[in-house]
Amino acid sequence: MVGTTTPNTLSELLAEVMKINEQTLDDNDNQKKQALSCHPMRQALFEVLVETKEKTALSIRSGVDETPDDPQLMRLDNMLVAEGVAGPDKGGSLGSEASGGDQADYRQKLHQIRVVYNEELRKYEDACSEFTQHVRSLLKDQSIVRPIQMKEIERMVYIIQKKFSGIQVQLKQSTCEAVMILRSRFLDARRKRRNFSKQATEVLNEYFYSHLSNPYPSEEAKEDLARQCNITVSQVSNWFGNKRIRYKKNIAKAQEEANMYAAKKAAHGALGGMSANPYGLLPGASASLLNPYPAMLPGQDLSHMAMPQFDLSAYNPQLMAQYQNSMENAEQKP
DNA sequence: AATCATGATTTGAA
DNA sequence: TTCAAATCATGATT
Repeated sequence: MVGTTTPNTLSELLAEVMKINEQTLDDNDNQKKQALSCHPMRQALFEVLVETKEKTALSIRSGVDETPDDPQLMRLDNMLVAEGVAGPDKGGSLGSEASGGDQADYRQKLHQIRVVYNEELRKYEDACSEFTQHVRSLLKDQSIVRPIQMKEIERMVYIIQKKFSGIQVQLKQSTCEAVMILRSRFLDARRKRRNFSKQATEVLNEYFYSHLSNPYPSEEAKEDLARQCNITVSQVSNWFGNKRIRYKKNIAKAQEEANMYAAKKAAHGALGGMSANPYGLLPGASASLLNPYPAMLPGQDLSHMAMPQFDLSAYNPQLMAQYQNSMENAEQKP
């Protein structure tokens, strides 16, 4: 306390500075600021602060800012885009088909997630830029009485944005989670298999058995069937794939079905104009006409017919024998 | 709960 | 890519 007037004034000045530091921008006592910047001791104080700052080595090491390029964040982003949450608005792109009728439900829920996600993302971005702006002007303001380099401001901004992006990661993470749950619940058709409607299988079987000699529907035919059955084209393809192989595996049993559908068709044809041939009802003839696999008849080699895959030449001789047998006995057991 | 039926997926060949 | 074949996983039946 020995006769120095300066400390007094200086401490007063410091107090003022501290006060400003504590205050936020929204006080508009520009007068005080003005007074501060004009204060005779300001320059001295400023220099002292600079010196102190240098001594404490608070200044930033420049350029060492590694950008980790967060692989996890990239993973999340990729997944969100792949799942149709983040990317361009999915219009008619049928994602993974092969699912029952609740596909629309899934899409609707996915879209809901999408909307919420984008909403939140925007919110975060807005908040981030607002806050950044705020800090920027605050620091700029304080640089009147405190040594603050541009670099430091930028660094501060960088830190803030980092923090905000952390929040974004969280958002993305929870969105991913939601999508995964939704997906496992709705889209994993394998886990939630639904049998086709009776009417749908009826249509498919009708086609199959009336094209037994070549049960490979063209793309157009598949589309048509899909429309009729209210299922996807892939499902039609699956169905025919399964049907062909399973028919082959148990011809004896399938024969009943074949006859049934043949009879049905014949009946239908009779109603329409009697032009359809009633071959399906004649036990003797049915072997050659109904049987899709001409090669199954003994002593015949149909390989020259170039009828692609659906030719049973080398398939399961026992079954063939059984089938032959069943033609005569009309009764056999696997 | 076994077992069968059936739609979907995987694998490998052409 | 499409297909056959094997396999998986769930629904329906018994």
